[in-house]
Amino acid sequence: MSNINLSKSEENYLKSIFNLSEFGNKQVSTNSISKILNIEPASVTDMIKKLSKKNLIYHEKYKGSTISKSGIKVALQIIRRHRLWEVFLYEKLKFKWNKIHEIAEELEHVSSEELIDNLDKYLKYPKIDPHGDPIPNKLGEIYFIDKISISDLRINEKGIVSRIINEDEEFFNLLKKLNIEIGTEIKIIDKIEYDKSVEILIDKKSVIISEDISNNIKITKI
Amino acid sequence: MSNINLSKSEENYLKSIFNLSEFGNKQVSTNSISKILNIEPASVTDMIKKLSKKNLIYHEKYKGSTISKSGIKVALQIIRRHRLWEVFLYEKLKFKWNKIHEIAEELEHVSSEELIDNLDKYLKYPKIDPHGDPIPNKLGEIYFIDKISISDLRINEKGIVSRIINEDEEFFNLLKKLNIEIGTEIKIIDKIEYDKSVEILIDKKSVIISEDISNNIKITKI
DNA sequence: TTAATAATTTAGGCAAACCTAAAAACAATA
DNA sequence: TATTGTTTTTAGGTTTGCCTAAATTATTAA
Repeated sequence: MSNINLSKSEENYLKSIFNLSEFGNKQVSTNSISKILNIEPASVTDMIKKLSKKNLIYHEKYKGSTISKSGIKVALQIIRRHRLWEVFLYEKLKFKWNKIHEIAEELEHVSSEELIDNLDKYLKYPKIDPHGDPIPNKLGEIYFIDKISISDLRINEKGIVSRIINEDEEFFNLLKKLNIEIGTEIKIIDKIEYDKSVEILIDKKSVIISEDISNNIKITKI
Repeated sequence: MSNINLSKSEENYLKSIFNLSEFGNKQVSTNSISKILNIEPASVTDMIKKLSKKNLIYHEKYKGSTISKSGIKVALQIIRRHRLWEVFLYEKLKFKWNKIHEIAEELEHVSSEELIDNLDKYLKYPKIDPHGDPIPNKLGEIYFIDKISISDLRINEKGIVSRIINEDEEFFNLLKKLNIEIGTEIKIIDKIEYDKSVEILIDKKSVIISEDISNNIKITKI
């Protein structure tokens, strides 16, 4: 279990490649990594060579990169750290939900396994982060929940808000006003064909939300 | 109040220079910085030039370096971060007292002011860290407590343990056995001239501790 | 006071992680 | 299929933070 020690850069690349790969199932293009990390393609090629040499990814020239088993393992540990810190920042330090990502981006690179395990225990082994994303456990195991759009539900069906995509301040305030957060139960009252807006019930009150808003709120059917 | 953004290295140099300078009062030699950071003198000279250009220190060729007002300010913020994280690791994550320094060395470089302020609030504005060192407040103000050695007390005088120097596992276990920690009240019963050992009273029990042990325990007179 | 020793700086190099410009490979389509 | 456009890689450069070896300055001791 001796964890390879990676630089902050290497960790960020690996995390991005993992995210782009859809759990290791897709080949990832150099350009897509470049765009996500805001780093020139030529530099990405450099790092791809480095990660390949460490067997964290496989690379075929001009074709793309695939993340390896050990690469996935490392990526999941970084994601675990990130999401645990997000829980800490949100629940303990009372940060606003849309501020936690940036700080967790830094904290995730502090690589003491004992630190993360103790943090996990302290937070009582949370299973999801404040955005509704699942937190891998120490072994890298992660639970997936089927997440669907509000518009995928039919009239009278119920769901629980499980993921909020947009992280802008404005959107955050809007949700607060509507009393929507992770865990909120909603029920579909009506679907308006005209503009794809949806009437939903929250806390016994009904509101109509636009297509754009509903697209930014993922739910779990109950 | 716009905080200059320094690299991890720059922060570590500044912290070391501050510590060696005895609160900005002493000139610091290139060699002493080299020894403390385990970096070759030639490299230290490089960094000295860099920090000088940023007006965080003053440097006279072949003479030594002095930390500037703004340098002290920055150093105190880094020390504040370090010590607050130590409190967190010790009190919340239940790390052993001699394990916290190393992890805090990493966490201290995560430079979100909001993070530190929220952490400070969460920990209820602690004034000392688990080693007994004072924590600078947001403004960089710091309280000094006169810390003396056990051997500086006279027979029948009392003190409170306020700083433990040695951080080795062994020493840690010894102190645990003796029921000594930060805040423990002790009373001098006898001073043995022969080997400079001291008989002290802890929790109504008397023990004799060697000169070496007493040198590693600083106290505040009461 | 000069010679030896120690501390410090300069000079030149190296690895990591980025860059730009240009070449090479691939893909798309006329 | 030949041409055009896009993607990826190569080549060569920069900055940061370190290194070693050699030169310079300061200190100590004969």
